[in-house]
Amino acid sequence: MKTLSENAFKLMNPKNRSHTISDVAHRAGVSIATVSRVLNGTTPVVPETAERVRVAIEELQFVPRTAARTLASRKTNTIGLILSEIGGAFFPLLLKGIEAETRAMGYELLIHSTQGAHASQRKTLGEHNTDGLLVFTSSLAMEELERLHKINFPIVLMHQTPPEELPIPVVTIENKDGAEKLVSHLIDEHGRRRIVYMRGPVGHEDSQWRERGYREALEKHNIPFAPELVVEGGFEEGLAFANMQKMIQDGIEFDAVFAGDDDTAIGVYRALKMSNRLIPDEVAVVGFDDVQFARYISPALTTIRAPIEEVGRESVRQLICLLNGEQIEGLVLMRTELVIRESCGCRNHP
Amino acid sequence: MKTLSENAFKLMNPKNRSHTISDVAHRAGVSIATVSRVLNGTTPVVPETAERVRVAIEELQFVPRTAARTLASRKTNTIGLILSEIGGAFFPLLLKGIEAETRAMGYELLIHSTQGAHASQRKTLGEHNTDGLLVFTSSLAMEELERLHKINFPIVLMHQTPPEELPIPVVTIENKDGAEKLVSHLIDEHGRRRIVYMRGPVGHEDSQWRERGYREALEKHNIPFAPELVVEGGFEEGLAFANMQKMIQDGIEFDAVFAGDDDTAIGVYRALKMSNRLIPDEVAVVGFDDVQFARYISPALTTIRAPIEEVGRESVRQLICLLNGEQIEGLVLMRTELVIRESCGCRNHP
DNA sequence: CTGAAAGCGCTTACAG
DNA sequence: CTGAAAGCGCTTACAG
Repeated sequence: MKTLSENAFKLMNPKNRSHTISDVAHRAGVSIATVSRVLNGTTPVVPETAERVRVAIEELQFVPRTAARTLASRKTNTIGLILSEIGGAFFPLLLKGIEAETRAMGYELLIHSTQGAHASQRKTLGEHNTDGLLVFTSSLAMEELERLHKINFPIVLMHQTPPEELPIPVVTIENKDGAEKLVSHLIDEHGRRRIVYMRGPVGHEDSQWRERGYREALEKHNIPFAPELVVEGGFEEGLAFANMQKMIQDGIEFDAVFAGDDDTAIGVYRALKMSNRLIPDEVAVVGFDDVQFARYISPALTTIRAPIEEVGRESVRQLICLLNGEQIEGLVLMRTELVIRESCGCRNHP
Repeated sequence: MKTLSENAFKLMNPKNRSHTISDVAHRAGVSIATVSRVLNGTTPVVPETAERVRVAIEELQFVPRTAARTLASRKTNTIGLILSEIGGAFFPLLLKGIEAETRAMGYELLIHSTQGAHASQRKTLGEHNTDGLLVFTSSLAMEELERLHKINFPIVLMHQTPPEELPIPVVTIENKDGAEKLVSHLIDEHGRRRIVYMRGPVGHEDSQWRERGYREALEKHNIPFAPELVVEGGFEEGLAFANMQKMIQDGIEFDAVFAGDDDTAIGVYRALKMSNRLIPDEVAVVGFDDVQFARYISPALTTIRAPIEEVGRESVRQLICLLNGEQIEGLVLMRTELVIRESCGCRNHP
C-alpha cells in the first residue's frame, strides 16, 4: 500500500517538466500506443485497461502536446484567419461567428491581421501551421493565393470574389439585393427620386454590388441614372462628410442619400446637420450593415442588416467541408434584411 | 547544364507533399543542420554556403513546419488569449493592440472565447500549445489558474486582480482616478450635487473601482454619500434603461448620472428622454470607456477615454518579459483621460 | 485488443 | 564553420 507521500512523490515531476505520454503509460502499465488509443478513441481498448489509463491521465494532469500530435498525424487541427483590419464596427461580429464555429468543430483558431507593415515578413499563415485558411482581405498577395491554390490548400474567401483562374469558394452577403430593397423603399414609400449613392473605395467589391442594386432600383422605377449623384464616401466618416459637404456647396440637388455603409451615414448626418437640412424631411438617409450605433444615432438609421456573424460561421463550415474532402458550392450568398427606423421618413419607430 | 524541364521536375514534389528541410539540404549540398542554422541564424555559416541554402529554400518555396520546430525546440512561439465575450464595443480595440504587439514580437496568437458552453470540454489553451497566456475573463476556472501558476506557467491578467495567494501580474486602467475626475468635473464645473452612479454587475472589478472614485470625489467636495443614488446598470443598455426609469418613477431626485460605462449611458439617455428630462440642462450624463458611438449620440457623450488598445499591447509586452524570464512589475495601471463633449453641460463641442 | 518500432520534421549538443 | 546523431512527444501501420 502506498503512503500518501510516496504517492505525492510519484506525481511530482523530477525534471520539472510536464508529463508525457510515456509517463502515463508507465503509470497505467501499458504501452504508449494504448494510451494514444484511449486518448483518441481510434481503436477499441478493453474497458478496465482504458479506465486505468484514464485514471493515470487524471492523476498526472496529462495533456498531450499539440506539436507532437500535429507532427505525427500531419494534421494541425487549426484554422487560420487572415484579415486586413481589426477595427471597424462589424469585425467583432464576424470574429464571434468564426470563433464559435471553429470551437464547435473542434479546431483551433490562429489569427493574423495584415494591417501594419509586416506584410513582407516571413510567411505567417499557411500549410506549415494550419489545415486551411479563411481570408477576409484583398491584401493577401495574389501570388500567395495562387501558390496555395496550386498545392490544393483549402481556402475560403469572405466578401471577395477570386480571379477567374482561381476557383476558390466564397461566402458573402446579398449586397445587390439589399441595396435594391433599400433604394426601392425610398422611392416607393417616400417618393424620393434624386438619390445620392455614396460609394466605398474604388474596387471594393461590396460597394460595387451595392451600386448595382442602386442602379437596378432606379431602372425598375424608370428613374434615369444621374452620374453626378454617385460620389465617393470611402466607407468612412471623414471622407463622407467632406464629399457630402462639397455636393451641397456645389448646389447639386438631392432628396435622399444611400450611404455605402453605416460609417458613411455618420458623415452624411454631420454634413446635412451642419447645413441645416432636416433628416428625413428634406433629405432621407439610409445606410448598410446595421452596426451597433445605427439604432442610437438621431434620427435612428434605416439600414440593411447583414448577417455578419452567420457569414463567419458559414465560412468555417465551408472550410471544414473542404478539409474533409467534401465537395462544396463555389458561392454562398447570405440574405440581407431591411431594417426600417426613422431616417428614411418612416415614423413607426418601436 | 540542366534543362528547364529537368529543373522543373526537380522542383516537383514526387509524393505531392510539401518540401522538408532535407529536400533543401540535398539541393544545397549541405546537412540539415546547416539549413537549420541559416534558417535561424543561430550559428555563423560561411556566406557562400548560406547563399546556396537560401537559393534552395527560395526555389523549393520551403517553409519549416511549425509543429516540428515546436517539438524540437520546446517553444511554441505562441501566445494564447482567453476572453469571455467577443461582442462589446471595446473588444476590437483590445484585440487590435494584442494582435499588433504579438506580431511585432514575432509570436503567433491563438484565441479562445469562453462564452458558449464548451467550458467543461477538454483543455483549450495551456502549456500544451502556448508559451504563455493572456487572460481577460473571470470565467477561467480558478483551479486552472492555480494549476498553471503552480507549474510556473507565464500568465498576465487583464482588468482583473488575482486572489492574494496567486501573485499573477495584472494590466488594467486607472478606473478610480478616471471616475474621480469625471464626477469632480460634474461638481466643479456644473454644480451638480445629486449624482447617480449606475454601477456594473456585482463583483465586476472595473465597476468597483469606479465606485470608489465616485465616492472620493463626493468626499472631497463634502457631499454626503447617498445610498439611494447607487443603482445597478449592469454595464448594459437594457438594465440601465429599466432601473433609470424606476428611479424616476420612485421620485428620487438627481441632477446628474455617472453611467458605469458608455453602454449604460445609452440606456440612461433613453429613459431620460422618455420622461422628457433635458440632457444636460436638467440631468447631466457621463459615461466611461469612450467607445465608438460616444461621439455620435445626441448630445455627444462626455466620458473617460480608456487606452484599451494600449492595454492590449502592454499586456503582451509584460507576458513576453515573463517568457524571457525577466522580472516584471505586478501591476500596470494605464492612465485614463477625461473627454469632454456635450452631455455634461459643456457646450464647447469641436 | 495490444505492443514494438518506425516515422513525423525539425533543433541542438557533441565532435571534429 | 559543419555534420552525424540523438531526441522532442506523439500517431499509426504492422504483427501477433
